[in-house]
This record gives sequence, C-alpha cells and structure tokens, in this order.
Amino acid sequence: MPQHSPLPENTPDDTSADARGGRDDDGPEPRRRGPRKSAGGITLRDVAQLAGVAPITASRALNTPSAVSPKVLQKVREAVEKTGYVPNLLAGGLASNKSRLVAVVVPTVIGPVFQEIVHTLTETLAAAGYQVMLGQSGYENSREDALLEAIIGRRPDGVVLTGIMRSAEARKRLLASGIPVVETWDLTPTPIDMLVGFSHEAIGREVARYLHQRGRKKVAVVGGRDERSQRRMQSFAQEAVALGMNDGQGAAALPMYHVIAPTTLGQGRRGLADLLQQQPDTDAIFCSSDLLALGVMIEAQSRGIAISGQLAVVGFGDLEFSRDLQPRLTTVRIDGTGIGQRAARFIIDRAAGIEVVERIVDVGFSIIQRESA
Amino acid sequence: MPQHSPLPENTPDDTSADARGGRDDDGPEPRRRGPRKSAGGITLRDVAQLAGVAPITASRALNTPSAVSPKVLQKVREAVEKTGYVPNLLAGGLASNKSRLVAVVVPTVIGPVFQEIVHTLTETLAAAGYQVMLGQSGYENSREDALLEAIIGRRPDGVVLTGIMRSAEARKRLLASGIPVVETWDLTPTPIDMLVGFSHEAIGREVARYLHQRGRKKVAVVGGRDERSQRRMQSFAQEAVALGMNDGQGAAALPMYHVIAPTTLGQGRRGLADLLQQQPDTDAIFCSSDLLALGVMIEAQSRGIAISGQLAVVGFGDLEFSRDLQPRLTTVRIDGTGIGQRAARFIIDRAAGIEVVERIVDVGFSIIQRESA
DNA sequence: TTGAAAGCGCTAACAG
DNA sequence: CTGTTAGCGCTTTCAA
Repeated sequence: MPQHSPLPENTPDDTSADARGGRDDDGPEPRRRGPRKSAGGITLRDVAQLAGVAPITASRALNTPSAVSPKVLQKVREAVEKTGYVPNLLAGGLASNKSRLVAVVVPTVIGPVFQEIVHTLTETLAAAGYQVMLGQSGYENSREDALLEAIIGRRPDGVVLTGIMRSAEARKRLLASGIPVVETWDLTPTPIDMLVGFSHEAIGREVARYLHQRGRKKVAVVGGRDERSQRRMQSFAQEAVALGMNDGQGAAALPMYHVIAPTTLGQGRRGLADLLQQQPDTDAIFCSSDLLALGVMIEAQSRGIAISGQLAVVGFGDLEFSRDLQPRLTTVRIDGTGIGQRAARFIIDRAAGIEVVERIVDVGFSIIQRESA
Repeated sequence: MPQHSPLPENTPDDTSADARGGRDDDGPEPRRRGPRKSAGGITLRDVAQLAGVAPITASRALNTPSAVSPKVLQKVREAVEKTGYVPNLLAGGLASNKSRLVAVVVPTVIGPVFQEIVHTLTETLAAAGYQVMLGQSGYENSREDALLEAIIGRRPDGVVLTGIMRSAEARKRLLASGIPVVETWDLTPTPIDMLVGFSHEAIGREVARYLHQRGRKKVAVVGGRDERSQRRMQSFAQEAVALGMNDGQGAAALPMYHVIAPTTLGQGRRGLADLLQQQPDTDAIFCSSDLLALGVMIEAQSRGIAISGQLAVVGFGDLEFSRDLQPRLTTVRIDGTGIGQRAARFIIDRAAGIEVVERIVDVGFSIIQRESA
C-alpha cells in the first residue's frame, strides 16, 4: 500500500551521516533552536558533502562537467546516484536569473488549431532543457491581465504568444518585464519584440483569387467571430467584390455566417443551410476552419448538392482528416510546426545571448488544392 | 519603434526617488564594488521602501491583506501600482516551499483525446493561482525519465499524469519526491497516490454487450496500438466471444485492425477496407476513437454500405462532431472535464493541507446511443 | 499589527 | 581546477 503524504520525513536534522569517512568537522554546533526550515529534501550540499567537495564544485560537476576533474566528476555522480538528488531548479533559477521556463499562451487548447504549435514548442523546448508553462487567454481580453501577472511572476526566459496581444497595457507590461517575447499566428509591423506569423489578410485575398480563377461567381463565407478569422473573411469579401464576383455588390453584402469559437462541424451544417437561404445560387464557400468546411460538405451531401461541381468549399487549417475526405478538402495550410520551431529557436538563441537580427518572420501559407474546390 | 532587449536598464542604482517626501535616509552608501548581481528589476524591498514599511510588511499586505492595517495596505498598494511591481514567485516558492506550479503530463497534445483534460486543469488551477507546466511523455517510456527529472526539479505542488506511469523506476522517484500525484484516465488498485479514472476493460465489455443486445453477430475492431486502447479491444473481444458472437471462434480470431497513434480518419477508412476483406459479413465495428469511426463511416458510405442497417459503428471519445454526423455516431463518452476538475481539486486540497480520504475515484463512462449503432 | 534576523537551495564573482 | 563569500527575492520564525 502506497503510503504517501505531501510532508516527507520530520526534519532529518543530521544532514551528514553516510558511508563516508573524511573531514567530519561540522563546526561548533550549527544547530540552533531559532529560525530553521527546510522541507527535508536532499540538497546540493548533501551531495557535495558525500562527494567530499564544496557545493559549488558539485554544482559545476552537474552543470559544466568539462570544468571539473574526472575524479571529482565521478565522485559527484556517484553521490547523486546514491542520494537520488534532483536539483532544485527554482533555487537555481533564482540564483542565476534563468528559470528555464517558457510561457506559451494560446486562446484555448480546445480545438485543433493550436495543437501543432503547442506540441512543437513543448518538444523543442524540452529538448533544450526548458519547460513549457501553458496559459489560456480565452478569446476575450479579460483574462489576459491576470494571466500576464502569473506569467511574469514566474520570470520565464521567454513568452510565446499565439496571436498578438490586444490590450496596450499588457503589451507595455510585457515590454517592461524585459522577457523575450515571440508573437505568432499573425503579422504586425510593430511587434512587442519578435514575431513569427502570417497574414490573415493575404489568405482571404488569395482564396478569393483562387475561386475567381476557377470561375466561381457567387461566393459566401462561414467563419468564426474571433478577430483574426474576421480579418480573413473581410479581406476575402473585399477581394471577391473587387474581382467582380457576386454581381459587383458591395463587400458588405457578401453573405456571411458567423459562428462563435470554437468552430464545429454542426455550425458548418447550419451555416450552409443559412447561406443557401440568403443566396440560393451560391457556388463557393470559404470556411474559417476545416471543421466548418466538413460540416458544409456533409450538409451539402445530405441535400444532394455536388461538391465541387455545384458548390466549391475551401477550408482553413489543413487538418489531418482533410485529405481523407470524399471529396478531399481544398484548404489553407499553415505550418504550425515551423512556427513553433522558429519561435523556440528565437527564445533559445536569446537565452544564449545570441542577438536575433531578423525579428519578424512571415512564414506564409499555402492553398492546398484538392477536389472540393 | 519598440526597442526591446533581454537586459533591462543598466542598474537603476537609485531605487528610491519618487514623488514622496518621508524618510529618505538611505544608510551610509550601501554600494560596494564586490559581489553584486541582481537583474535590476523592482523587488519587494523597493516597494516596501516606497511605502515606508519593512519588506515583510509589504509581503503581508500582498499575501494576507487582512493581517495588516488598512493604512499600510493602501500605501503598499499604491507603491505596487507606482512601480509596476510583480512578485517574483520563484523566490517566493523557494522561501515558502510552494511553487504554485502543477505539472500535467499527457502522451501528446496532438489529437482531441486529452484536450478537455488539459483545458480544464489549466483553467481550474489558474483560478486557484496555479500555473500548469505541460509535459509530453510520448507513447513510449523513453522520455518519461528525463521528463520526470525536469518536473521534479521544479518542485511542483502537484503532478497530474494522464495514464498511469509505466516504469517502476519512475513511480518510485515520484513517490520519493513527496509531490502529490494524481493519475488519471485509467484505473489501478495500486496508484502512486491519487487516482481519477475509468476502466478500459469495462468499456470494451459494455460495448460488446451493447452490440450483442442489438442483434449483431459478426463484430470487428479498429484500434490504436497504445496500451489502453489495446485493453479496451481485448476486453471487447473476450466479451463478444463469451456472448457467442463471431460463431464462437476464440477471441484471438476476432478481426482487428491496428493503427499507430494518433488515430486518423484515413486509418479508419483503411481499417474498414481491411476488415471487410478478413470478414466480409462484418456487421459491427468498435473503433478506439471517434475519428477512426468517422473514417469507417466515410469508407462505408463510399462503398454503399448502410450505416447502421448493414454495419453498426461505435466510436470512443464522443468528440464534438460526433453528434452532427449523418447518421449520428454512437460512441463512448468520457467526462474529461469531470476528471480534470477532480484532479485539480485533489491537488488544491492537498496543498491546503486537507486530507484526501477517498483517493481513488472511478468516474465511469457512458455509451451514447445514436443512429450509427 | 509590525519588524529583525535568518535562511530556502543554488550560482556568480572573485580569489587561490 | 577548486573553494570562499555573498547574495538572488522572498517568507518563516521569533520577538516586540
């Protein structure tokens, strides 16, 4: 039966005592009855003592093995082994001013959108000895401030933001904290610090052109209410109208079905139903997520509408399933892994003192042409 | 133009100096040329000085406002406001032996399976002042050890494991660390510490019964290779055979299509194709994820096989889209939110010194009956 | 209610 | 290559 209590032993007073017989001068009774704490874990001092070296030497043996004699190295390693010592990185971080923590903020981990980026960051940073702290900002600003406080308080070596920060106050505090910041998933000429993203406007524009080239004449949109999705949709509408689609009516007249995040298949179905009512001869729909697109396709199928013959569908995200649908989904692909890797590299380099020269990276996007459009 | 450098100002020497005219005795030149560090941020001392109180008083004003006079409280708050002070939680954690960090370990964040749990933990713990550290163990053991080292080194106030720990070594170290541990997503009579999960065996069994009751006679399985998925499938096979399905052939003969995680729609399609070759008169398939089930359904559709008339399909996970499919997907629902909340509660209670009496919670599961089976 | 002292466990600066 | 010393920024303990 696994006895387990958050409080370990009751003060193991005597920190020395072990198979070792060297210098056991403990000084003149360092045991006072006054201020004394310690949770009773094994510390670097215990290891050093057991190895017969000074704490700092043990520290070096663990952190910069090359700076220490092989003999000492071995003794320290044995002591670590014997004691099961695990360095306290909180203490190390306090002393060295390097927490080896990186905060990653996403609107939400629900939904497939930010999975790739979170996954890549976690992996890449872990390989470099960093741990990811996860924060969810929600799609509203409200939580941003509290979250920021919690993050800055932990003195991370970097912050990766998914989507640029909205509140000016937040940007200011982040800037003031001096923590390296990478904003992602969007573009702006004035990032807080570093930026790895792509243009939502360009996506909307290019999708409109793509559909125009393929002879579509009556387009519509199903999209999330969040700000970035809106920008894709607006830009799509403007370009579509500029190209003479939808009978040259204003962009504002272009049928749009707005859904609240997270986007779902069901919303896609309802979206198509609604749009067909607004504009029965719609021949192309741009969706702000692949899940919405799937919903549109399923709804179309159940109505006997041929994809893409009668109705073209374009998604966003290139989720794993999109290439396996029938017909396969034409969609916009974002290289989440690439963004994650670059963001991680930015932070690792900064921590290593390497000056990052090109602070803004546009990773672009690609329209994956398949049968649905 | 946002100038930004990881190194803030160059030693803001004069920490006092502000719109205030009280006691400006700085003591006799506290500036030495010897050992001196500090990243130059604003510390509690600065705040205390500005407020005209001792650091400890400022600390109390922030942490236990009720233990301080209203007058002091206000002065400290003003000082915090004025300086933009953010407490260094690393230092606080070191001193108080409470990091307010909780490690959450999942096999991977890719795929929808653990989203709900990660989301809920992050939210619930954030509301209680904890930050989540994310770790991915992968589906192999190899990374478990390195990950554990990184986690324990940060002295989190709790660890939430998704799936029970495999390596005995890992279990031992976790136990030795004295950190509260919550294992989830599975059941075992001998957890490391606390447990919130459900029985994968029971799921397989119940699904077999469910299909049997509905008159299915020739069943098959599409499932992931990971250990928990395997247990569901094995248990399903055994029960199916025990109930006389598949002509009473042994469980080992029950057709199974194994896929490597993460499970995908495409694998579901291939799975059905393969299974129909093995056993053309298959009339029910249990899939180890909803995505696989969707793949099976799409493949069936493209082959003109009627769901559920000719072929019943049962998924696992009850993803958001499952209720919007056509036909709607019958599936096994796990209450990820509930698991996350209970796990968070376990850890928060432990941190508050509340003794957790019932350390093992079986949250169960439910079979959501819809049209696909 | 407030404060002084001590120290959490570690590492940056110097010396040897 | 190794050690001494002095903190990192905060909170605990004890005393006023």
